[in-house]
Amino acid sequence: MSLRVLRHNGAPIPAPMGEAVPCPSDLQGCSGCLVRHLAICAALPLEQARTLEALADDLRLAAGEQLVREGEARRGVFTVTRGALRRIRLLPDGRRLVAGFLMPGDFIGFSGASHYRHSIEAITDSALCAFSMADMRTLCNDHPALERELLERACVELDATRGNLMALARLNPMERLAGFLVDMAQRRRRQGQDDSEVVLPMTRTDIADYLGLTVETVSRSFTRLRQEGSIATGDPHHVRLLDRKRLDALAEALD
Amino acid sequence: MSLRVLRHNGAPIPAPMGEAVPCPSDLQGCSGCLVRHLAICAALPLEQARTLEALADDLRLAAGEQLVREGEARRGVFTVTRGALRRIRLLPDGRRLVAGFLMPGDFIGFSGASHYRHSIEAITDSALCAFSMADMRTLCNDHPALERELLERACVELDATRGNLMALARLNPMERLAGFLVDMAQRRRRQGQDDSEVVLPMTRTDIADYLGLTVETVSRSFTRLRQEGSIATGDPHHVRLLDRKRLDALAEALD
DNA sequence: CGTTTGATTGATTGTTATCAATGTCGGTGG
DNA sequence: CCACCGACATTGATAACAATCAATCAAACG
Repeated sequence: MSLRVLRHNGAPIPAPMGEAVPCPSDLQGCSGCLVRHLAICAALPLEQARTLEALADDLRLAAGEQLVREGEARRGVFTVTRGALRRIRLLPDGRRLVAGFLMPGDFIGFSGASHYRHSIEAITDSALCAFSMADMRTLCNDHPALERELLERACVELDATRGNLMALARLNPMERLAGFLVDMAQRRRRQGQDDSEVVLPMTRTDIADYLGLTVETVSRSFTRLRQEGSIATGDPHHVRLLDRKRLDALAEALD
Repeated sequence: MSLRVLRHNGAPIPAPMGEAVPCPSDLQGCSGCLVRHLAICAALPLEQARTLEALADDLRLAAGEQLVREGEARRGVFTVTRGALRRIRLLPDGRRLVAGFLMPGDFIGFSGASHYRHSIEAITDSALCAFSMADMRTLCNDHPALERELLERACVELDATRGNLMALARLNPMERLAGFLVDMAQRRRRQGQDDSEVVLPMTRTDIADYLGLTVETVSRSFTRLRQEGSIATGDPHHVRLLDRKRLDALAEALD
């Protein structure tokens, strides 16, 4: 592993000492480190929150570097703070699955397995907040609110993953791509950004392996959406959503 | 809803008073009601466990009846104690997804949504242990061990669902079917049953909608597995796994 | 019995994968 | 500076696999 691990130099935590601050209803919108988020949600005294913060390592990955490799023993959990990553699995014959994309605010570490079941690679330069399994266990023991928060997040992720099942099992390429674009737009909205344009840090191949298609089919689907006026693309990584109604209709099956 | 709801008449709980009993390592193998399981895991005093038990409703569904309908407000969580159910979603044009099969020991209720995202139907006559959302919240507040248990289970379910993604995105029909059969065999082994034969309570159509295929393709895949000697089928609902190596090799991608 | 439901098999079609070529952008070194 | 190269994206031609359409069969059921 070529990870450059740096200590987290904690900026002030925005929770007044010991006071309860309502948990932001939309977890995906939380782009900070999980610990900081927890400090707010669990209404910990500032001093305790700082202790937590001290446990977190600040991790940086250059584009292309791997955070974890499929098959390795699990050694930590992470929260993405900057950049974008992909969760992938490879078959011996070269077939490839992208099981998901990881963006700021996303938590990495929901698994019941003792070894990682996917590799996780940085698509762009990325930053993450990291905890060892041991620290995480300690934190959970000390702060039941953390466990509740994690359960909630795991459930949301399960909902999303089940939605992907529908796409892969029964939707045609146009519907899958529209669903993907709408989903990316929703992520932006949750971050408080303009959701009429979407930035796609990943390649067409990544999208294909995420949607269970080939690059060619993905490219043709982009072209068809462009031709019918649903989207406009400058460079391939910037997509403007022109006909949101149409896209939503195509993606309807995924909610 | 045509649910016949009966009060649970609690049989004696097999945990000695106040003594810690080790949590069975394999959660899927727990075929009892979640509360009973929890009483053991959390090492509650018998008296407290009885209080929990009193909260649980015993639910019975005839084959074909629906437990919950997609779009309804969530009103409870459940543990399957007998029978088999399917988690389904329908599109307006008739396309159908079976997002999973639910068997004894399975927990129903991991979702971050306020409304059910799938309908759940009994395949065969089934029995479940039911809790209202309110009771569940109370239980979680009173017993942090329950929340931990649920998080663990949710993570296991997430692992499994991500495995299904690989099947739907990149595996051919034979591989998908082999993976399904191996999975069903594993479930039997966890229940302590003979795993060389598998019972499939669901129809070929259910399997097709689970594997993202058509009935015909599923049927042909069964035939091919039979012809190559990997399996033998008496009636369509009983499959003998003859060449486990071959099946495992086909299903390899899913672990 | 006639009817319905589910499973299997065969014939044909069609959508998407595969194969192949071209284009574009960025970086690199002559 | 510019020619070259590699990675990525797009488009076209063809092929293959699974879907569709259709028929038969068996078992369950009123």
